[in-house]
Amino acid sequence: MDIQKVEKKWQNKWAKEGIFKVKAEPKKKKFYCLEMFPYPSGKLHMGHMRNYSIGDCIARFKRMQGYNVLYPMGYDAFGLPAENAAILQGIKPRDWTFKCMKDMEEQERNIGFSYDWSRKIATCTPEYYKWNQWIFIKMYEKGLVYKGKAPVNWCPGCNTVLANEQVENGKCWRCKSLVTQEMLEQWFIKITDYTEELLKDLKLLENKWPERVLIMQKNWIGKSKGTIINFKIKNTNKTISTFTTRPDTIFGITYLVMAPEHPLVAELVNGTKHEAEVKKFIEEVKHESMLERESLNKDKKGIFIGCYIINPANGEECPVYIADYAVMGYGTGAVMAVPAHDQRDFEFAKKHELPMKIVITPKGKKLKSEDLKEAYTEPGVLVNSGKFNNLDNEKAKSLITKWLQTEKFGKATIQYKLRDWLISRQRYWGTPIPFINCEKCGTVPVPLNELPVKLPDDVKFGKGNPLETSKEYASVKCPKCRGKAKRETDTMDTFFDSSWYYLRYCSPEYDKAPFDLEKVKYWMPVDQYIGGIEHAVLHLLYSRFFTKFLRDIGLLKFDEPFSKLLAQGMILKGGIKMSKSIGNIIEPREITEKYGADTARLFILSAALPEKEMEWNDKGVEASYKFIKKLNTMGEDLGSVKEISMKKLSNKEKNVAGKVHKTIRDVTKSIEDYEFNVAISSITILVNNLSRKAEEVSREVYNYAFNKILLLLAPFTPHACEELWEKTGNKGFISTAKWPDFDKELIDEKADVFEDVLEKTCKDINNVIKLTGKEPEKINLYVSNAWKYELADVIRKADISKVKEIIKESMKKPKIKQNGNEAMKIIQAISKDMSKLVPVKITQKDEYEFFKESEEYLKKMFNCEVQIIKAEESNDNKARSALPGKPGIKIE
RNA sequence: GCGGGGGUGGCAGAGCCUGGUCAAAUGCGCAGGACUUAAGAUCCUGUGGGUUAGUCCCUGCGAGGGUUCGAAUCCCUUCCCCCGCACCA
Repeated sequence: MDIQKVEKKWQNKWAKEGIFKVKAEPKKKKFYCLEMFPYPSGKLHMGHMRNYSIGDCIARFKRMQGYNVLYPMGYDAFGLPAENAAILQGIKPRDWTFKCMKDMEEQERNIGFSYDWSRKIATCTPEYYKWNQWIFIKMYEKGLVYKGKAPVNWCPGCNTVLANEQVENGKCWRCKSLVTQEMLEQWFIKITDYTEELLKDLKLLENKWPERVLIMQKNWIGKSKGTIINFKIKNTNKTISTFTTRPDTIFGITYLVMAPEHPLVAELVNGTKHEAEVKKFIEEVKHESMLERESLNKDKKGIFIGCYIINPANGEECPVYIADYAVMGYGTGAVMAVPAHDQRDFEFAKKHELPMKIVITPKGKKLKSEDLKEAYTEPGVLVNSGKFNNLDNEKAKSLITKWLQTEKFGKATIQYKLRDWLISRQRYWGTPIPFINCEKCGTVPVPLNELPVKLPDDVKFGKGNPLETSKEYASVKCPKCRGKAKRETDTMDTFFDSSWYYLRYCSPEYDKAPFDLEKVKYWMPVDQYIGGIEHAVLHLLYSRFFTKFLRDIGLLKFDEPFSKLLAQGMILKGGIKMSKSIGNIIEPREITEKYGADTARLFILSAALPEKEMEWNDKGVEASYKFIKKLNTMGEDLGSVKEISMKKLSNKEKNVAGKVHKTIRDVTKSIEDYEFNVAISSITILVNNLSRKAEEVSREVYNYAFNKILLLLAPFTPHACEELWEKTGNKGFISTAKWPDFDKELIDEKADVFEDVLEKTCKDINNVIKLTGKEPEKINLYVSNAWKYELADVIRKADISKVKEIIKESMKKPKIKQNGNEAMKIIQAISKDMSKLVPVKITQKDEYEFFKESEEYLKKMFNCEVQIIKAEESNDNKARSALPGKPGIKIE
């Protein structure tokens, strides 16, 4: 069978018949399965491959289960690489992007993902980004958009500003250049208006999103409850405001630290003898904070700036320092320092020989500041704290805060780490920010009916923002005063585009609003979202924010966009992450061209649980390939399938049917739990079992079993299954066939156990024959032993305590020690759940009768006389080795 | 430092939630056999150690304890690895 041809054939058929096209049908239960849409680099990599194989498997499974499945694909098509291509290769970003999208689509189609291609979207089309602009203006109308001067992250590599979320370890997330801090006028979105809700609603996602993602978001939002304390500066009328989570240590303050960038610093040193020194220090720190941010445990540097604050709690005067360990970006940029009870302050104080004052001690113990080797941060009781002495420190926190509040020295407050989203970029290939800068009217939004503001073509790439080089673009009339004005030349962060694309898929052609409310009502929220962990904060936080905003302007009726999230693991090769720079990349194309798409998917899904890391293994790929080949071979000379009557089946056939249904049960459960590797393993067992028994069952039963296997495999290897489905005389596509049900009645686990026993027994006999070299004339099989009878009698009378006693006694005899397990199963069966244990409970009677039934088979097999003997009725010492499920063997 | 996830055979990877059907699915590797002139493909068998004709039995799931009739699984202690965040006051 030519795999390439077969795959192409079915891909074409699927496309021609449009079987994956869906529409909203309110009467049908829906399932929205979505993968994070890719940036169209032009090349599909293994990470995409894994992502989409998982998604496609789920989509296909749900579809077969009868869900109306929305499973779309599109492209996150704005972004820097297109612009870089323009600079390096002289290709227009639009042309480059469309070429890449075409390539990507072709590759995706070649793998046979079951997307509804009619819903394809690309964020770089005016039809899409028009609605970016529309939403942006709606946000502006709601007061969520503002333009302001602020210290921002500047990436010299990308020549643009970055959002906080896009700075990793002081470096640009994309190009890894060191990010600098600049004061610039930029556009911001007030995501902070939603801080509390973004935090609170993480609860709704518990157990549905990976815990680590929830934690990352929680940390990113970074809520901490504390107290603002204002300190009067001696000999001035100025105050320094600090934030602390430990107001209980207020009596322990011995100095105060400010961030070097703190605006008050310059004011305070202005014209003093400290000015020069302080300025020098600030320069040093600024330089260092960029280059050495990552180095851990570095020394805490700082200098005294010449003034003192007054501690409102006890009137003490404390010196004010600036130090690199205080950061401007958190709290107020100034910290009250309590070296005895904060490790950082402790280290700084040691280095600069500042005093320490203990104000909290463990219960019933005394601490001396000279003895401290590190800050004491455990709970305790207040000392040296005036009227708050002897209070438990937790209680003291609120009491001291209350006291500060009544005395007007401070107040309780909540701090967050999350800051507003810096949205503007000084780049070309993005959504134009739909604003006009008018000298008279300020920033004015473009009227909604004039959208979209289209990207101009007459731009030059090179230095700076290309949009500024367009002649036609910049000059416009102010929509308000009709006077001369300039168009805003910044574009939007591409994360804006991806924050709502999942809504657009519901009605991709809709042109009256970003999405059709009715359609969204049916399809949303996304039931299963799948993507990489790298978006744990960025994209997933922004999307949550968008959903909440769109809800607040009345467009949505739910709070969270993604009901379930699966963060797929990385792909490793040789124990390290597959990456271009290391050169350990395997391209999906290499695999699909050599083995076919089915092999690639089957391998990827069988190699590891979706959320875990997965080691690439060429041999494993080959094994998947062989499995598909085997399946093809098995299916080669099959006739069409007929319904079979279970009543007429032989025991062997019944057993096969039972195994089929057991596998259906197990595979269904495994796929539902997204344990694809386990599901595949179950199918493999059944396939091997069936191929071994090919000669023992009728064609009908064989075909019946084989067809169920095809159905079970269809989500994993759809092309091969379609082909075999057709060959075995089925009508229609297996992709849209009904997922098989299992019949509980047919699953006979006891029969399975017996079969195993027989198989093992045969093996044992064979071993004995081989090792003794004896031609057997007669084989005696001693079945089970008497001990169980004894137990069973006791149990029948349900005297559990006596049973326990017997078991304890039995344990002492090494011979039958292992039977304790059997015994306890029986006890459990009485006391707990009988049905749960029945399948493994072989009574002696059953086992004897089973072997009696198999006597003929054994005779034939070993071509000699076979005698089945009840072990306890025999005097032969070989009988002693007989155990439940393991007959004793004697060969004569 | 804080937070999260791990440590199972020669390797990858199930089993742990819900203790007993577990020496442990499946795949790879390795060894032996069948087929073949041979190789490959395919099929069969074996594959922790000791012992054994085979079963039984002993030992064994990072280490050490505990609970239990019974622990890879539950609890405690400890070591190691990975991943996030990080001078967050």
